[in-house]
Amino acid sequence: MDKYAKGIYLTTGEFAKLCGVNKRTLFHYDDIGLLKPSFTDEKGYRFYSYRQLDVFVLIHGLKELKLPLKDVRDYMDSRTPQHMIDMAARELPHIREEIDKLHGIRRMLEETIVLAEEGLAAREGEFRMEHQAEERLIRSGPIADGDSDESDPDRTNEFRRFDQLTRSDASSFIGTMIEMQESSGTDDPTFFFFVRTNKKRKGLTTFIKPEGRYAVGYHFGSYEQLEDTYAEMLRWIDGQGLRPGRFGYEEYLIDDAAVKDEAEYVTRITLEVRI
Amino acid sequence: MDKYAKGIYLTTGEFAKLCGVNKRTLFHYDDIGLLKPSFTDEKGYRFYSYRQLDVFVLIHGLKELKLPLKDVRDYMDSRTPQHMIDMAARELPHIREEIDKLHGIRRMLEETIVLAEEGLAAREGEFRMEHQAEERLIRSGPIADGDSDESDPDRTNEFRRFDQLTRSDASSFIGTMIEMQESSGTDDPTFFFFVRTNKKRKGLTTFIKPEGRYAVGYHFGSYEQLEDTYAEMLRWIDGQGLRPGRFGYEEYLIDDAAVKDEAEYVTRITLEVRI
DNA sequence: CCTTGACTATCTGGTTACGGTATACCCTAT
DNA sequence: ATAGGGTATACCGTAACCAGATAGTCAAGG
Repeated sequence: MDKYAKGIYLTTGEFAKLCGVNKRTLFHYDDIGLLKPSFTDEKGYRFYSYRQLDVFVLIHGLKELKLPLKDVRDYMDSRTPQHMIDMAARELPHIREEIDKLHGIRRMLEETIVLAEEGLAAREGEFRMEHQAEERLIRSGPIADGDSDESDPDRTNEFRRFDQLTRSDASSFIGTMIEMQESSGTDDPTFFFFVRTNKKRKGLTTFIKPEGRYAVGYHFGSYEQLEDTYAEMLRWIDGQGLRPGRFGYEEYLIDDAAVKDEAEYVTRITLEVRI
Repeated sequence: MDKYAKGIYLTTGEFAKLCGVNKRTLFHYDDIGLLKPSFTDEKGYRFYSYRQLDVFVLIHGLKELKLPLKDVRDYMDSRTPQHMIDMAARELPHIREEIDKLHGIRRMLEETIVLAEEGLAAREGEFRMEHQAEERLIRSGPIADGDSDESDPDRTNEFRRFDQLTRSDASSFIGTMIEMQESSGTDDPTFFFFVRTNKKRKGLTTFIKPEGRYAVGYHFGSYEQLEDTYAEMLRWIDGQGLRPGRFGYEEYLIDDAAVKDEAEYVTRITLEVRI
């Protein structure tokens, strides 16, 4: 192939290196008719031109945006400048979505670290008072407790709404919010799941945890014994000459995601207090 | 299973909905031992707890960062709070990389649109003078022309370097830069490939296209006839009482990525001019 | 009490986008 | 002439699922 000077065309290996992918990937793209070499010589050797890098870059970019190669090929099969413009314009918004998703993952990993470190630093039986700022929570529908009669018809709807919220804007990890019955003794408290958010959204599912004084403590071990730590904290609050408020919050600092054994769980308990 | 109240545990379908994935995905995760339900009843029904959403969120996030599920499972098999912190800290930098990659793709798609629109708007035989600002180009090594003897030993190295540059910072699409021989007539001009960049990097491969006056024209059709348009443009420049400079630039506005037929290609030619 | 519809389970097989490896051919350099 | 690098096809394997078939389960309505 003297006519095709070596400087201008690249073999599969060279082109693969230029594209930064495995040679097999190019074979594959050739096979599925997505990106064919500029020409193939009589020995079957493939030759790509430098300019085909542009095509590869486009394909590769669209693939990163989760566009199936089949769709990319459909585009390539019917490509015109206008189709290209339309396709690019159609895909551009997805980039924002993907970036937002990554921001969410970053938040999640950062939160993971902070919570785990707090869990590692926590000491058993040490309670404290804390002034906390207002926080916005996205709350699930009320969840029925084990022993109570639960007739919650639209629980499933709540799931779905909660789902939407969970994966859209703000937070990553789930907490539990308990509404404590003051009247009767230990009978069926209602509870909700929540995630934090910083965005302002209206709706019944948003709950504002008010600024104020809170008692904070840690529970060690299985969730089954959470009650005991609650009781201890309530005694402690009483000892401070204070009274518990209406809501309590549980956050799971070290849980199933960090340890296998329930005995090593660490849960932060935050209780509203009143004078 | 009366002991496990319905409000607290979720079936596979419910949990899948909460997680926003297909039910099969959860089967799969169970199969490979990545995320097992809280418990399975004697009928084989799986029951997940709300708190497992946290675990799922972590797994799902790591998967988005391209961590193979096998690695995630290895983590899950040896998880401790410290491992979790280490792993999260290790993965956080990848997020920046992924976001940068997406920014690159956005740039590429935007550029695609701009170039294609310029190509669609271009009219044959219309040349113009333009004042252009300084631009930084990342340049490949010299590429041998078809007929010349090419003994370029480190061409492959240049590939690689060019490759690095292409996919790291700035630009997406390739252009050609031609160094025109003034002395002899039409004999072997040397040329380079380039991409634009806005970042300042030092190195031999960076070339500064100076601010100044340029002649701009468009070539329609196959690259084989580019010479003709060059010749026309040179005559036109001459007609303006000007002389061509040392460098010419080709950019492929409409090419293989936008049309199948070479006859529809549109190439922008930009020529340095001197008085 | 029985049926219906909507769920659950397992099992087999298909999909996408490749990657590995074997085998054979080809090219260049010593 | 041969060694060491490339290239090709072909077949098979992988990850992370998805779809469909079949069968068991469960709550509600007639």
